[in-house]
Amino acid sequence: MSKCKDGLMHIGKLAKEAGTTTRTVRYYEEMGLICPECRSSGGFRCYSHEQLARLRMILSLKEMEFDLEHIKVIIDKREQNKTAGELAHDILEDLNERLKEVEEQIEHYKHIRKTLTQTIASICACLPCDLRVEERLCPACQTLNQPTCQSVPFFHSSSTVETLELKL
Amino acid sequence: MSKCKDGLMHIGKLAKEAGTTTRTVRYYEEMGLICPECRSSGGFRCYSHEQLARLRMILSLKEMEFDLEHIKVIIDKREQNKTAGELAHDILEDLNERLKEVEEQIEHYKHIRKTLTQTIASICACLPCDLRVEERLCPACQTLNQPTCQSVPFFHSSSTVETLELKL
DNA sequence: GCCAAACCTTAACGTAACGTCAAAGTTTTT
DNA sequence: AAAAACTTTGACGTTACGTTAAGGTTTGGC
Repeated sequence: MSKCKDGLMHIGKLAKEAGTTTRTVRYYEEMGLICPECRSSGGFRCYSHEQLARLRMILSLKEMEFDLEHIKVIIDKREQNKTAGELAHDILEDLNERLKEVEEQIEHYKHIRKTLTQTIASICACLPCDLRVEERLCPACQTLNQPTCQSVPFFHSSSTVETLELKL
Repeated sequence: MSKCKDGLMHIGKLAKEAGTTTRTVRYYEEMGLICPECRSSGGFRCYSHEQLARLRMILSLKEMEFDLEHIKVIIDKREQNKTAGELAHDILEDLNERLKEVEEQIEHYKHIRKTLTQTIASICACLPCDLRVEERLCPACQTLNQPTCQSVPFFHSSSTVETLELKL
């Protein structure tokens, strides 16, 4: 099949092996994250298996949603010749920091979920209402005993439930 | 203070009241989400309290991380004169859909957290290693009984633990 | 050895939701 | 009236690629 010399491969094969696209590989090159071992006489990029491993590493870190700038910093640490222990120590910092951020994301989305759930419940009370928006006074509000509600509500600001600032 | 006529306000006040920036308000105007009641003789945008309520609604939906295109669709539904019940029905669809997506986000980040946690645990095994990267054979690997490991590992691909594709 | 298919090259615009100047005009305050 | 504070439009920058476009290079078959 591929007759790229010395077991090297062109960009398409590299990308496919790593499960990504050629555009991505070229972009990473622009960003200084990876570069080909050499070029063919016609100008094609040729990559070794080491480049493939590096690309996989980058993609792994991307799955953890590190941004490319940060990924560059992390993989550059390998080049600084330290002991494995020192390197591990350094990288653990990055990973722990990221872990913390991920946990914040989880909390963030749980918060959104809560607000959404409560808003949904609140709006369900409007389902049986036949009034039009112009009519302004909604029986559901009266049912819910929300005298402050000036329009058909999705939202009861005086409610103890935190919901969205939504009005019909 | 502000002497914008008729209780109208300029863009700075509007933005501050809603807890956002003037740039954002102008951008939303470009996107067709909001527009001023009128302009001053000098060309300043003037907003009423209704515009403020609308802006707050937009920002509320943005906190739920709807994109602006979707927000436009949602608030445009208010303009179609339906009954409150019909409107509630329509909007409940959007909210339920979003809720589902948010739940997927939570699962997504929990997955990332798991991978990170396992990777961190795995790398901790490298902390006591004094070998340099060039030396290629790490005692931690032997300790961990991972003969396939060719370099100081962050990652044991033959491990039962799913960790990152990371090598020192 | 030749030709078409498949692959590669660089270049450049598009995306989402604003942030951040810049240069100049308007309103408000002193 | 002058200065301070605010507003205007315009335009570039951000992230990580996707998606053409126009044109070379390799490869595989005959």
